[in-house]
Amino acid sequence: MMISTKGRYALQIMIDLAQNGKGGPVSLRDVAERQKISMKYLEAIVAMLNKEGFVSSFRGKAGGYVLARNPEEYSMREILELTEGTLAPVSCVDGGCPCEKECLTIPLWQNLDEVIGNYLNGVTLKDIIDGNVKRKTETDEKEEK
Amino acid sequence: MMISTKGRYALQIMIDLAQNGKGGPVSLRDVAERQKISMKYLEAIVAMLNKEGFVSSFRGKAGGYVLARNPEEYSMREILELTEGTLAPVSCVDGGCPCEKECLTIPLWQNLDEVIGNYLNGVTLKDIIDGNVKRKTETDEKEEK
DNA sequence: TTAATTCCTTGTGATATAATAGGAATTGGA
DNA sequence: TCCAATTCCTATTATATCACAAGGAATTAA
Repeated sequence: MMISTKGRYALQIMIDLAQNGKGGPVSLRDVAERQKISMKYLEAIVAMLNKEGFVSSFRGKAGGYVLARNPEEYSMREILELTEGTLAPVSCVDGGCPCEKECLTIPLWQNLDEVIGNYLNGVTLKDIIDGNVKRKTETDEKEEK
Repeated sequence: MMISTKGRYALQIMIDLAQNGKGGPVSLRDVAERQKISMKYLEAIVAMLNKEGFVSSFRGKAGGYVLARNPEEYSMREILELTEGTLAPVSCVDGGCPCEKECLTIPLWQNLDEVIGNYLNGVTLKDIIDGNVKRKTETDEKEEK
């Protein structure tokens, strides 16, 4: 499972802010309630988004969070990469390649990394909230072994 | 990290068997030595490959393992899926979707799953051992943030 | 002043990863 | 017949990460 709840929840927060942030900051309490997620856990996650400048925070009463940019200016890749640390399928691709000599598998991992990155790069937060992410094919309805 | 050492080592074993299995069964001792991996750990991994019929085993002295099919008849997808359990990027895609009503993110995960599956489906063990996995682009040489 | 909020640090139980350990069963060859 | 090399089987362990939970300090609008 390459995307943990951290990444999924981060995305949920961003979606919630996009949908409910027109009239000022959105409190985590509201986000947690709407998304049915533990508020304490969301605190830790939104802290990352805040630190990276993806959202802006307002403290005190009537405080909360708003998106720092327009929804079309966030790609899925940067949101997920931030919370997951890396989206690399194997550590080799991420810097720590232990192989000494020629390694037959590294091109496989590099390509896979690229395929993943390219896809996620092409989807924006706006695409998500507009429901504009279309299935690529419909022919893959879970045939089990 | 979606691919653990289990998947990577499984692939290493398959590569080693393809390269060294012409003259009869290859012992795990030899594989472990060549690939610089703990033999005891490889035992656990090759057991999965064996149980699924990807390799055939021969017990006793001069025993070992051989590939059950030709290298071109294995896709990366099936090898990795076997050892990793699933390649689904999130559990939603793999069956356990907790969302009640409409979920804006599920098409994203389904597409990502498909992108990954499609790529890995298209690469065979033979492609790997022949060094026929070409980089898709060369323009991605690790620009760090 | 108060209540609602963000912010900060710390702890915790469960699970998975990446092995390691010991020995039983099998088999080819001396 | 016996031995050594092998697969096979069942545990155990150390480490890390996940997915939270707890408590309280700092900030701010009303």
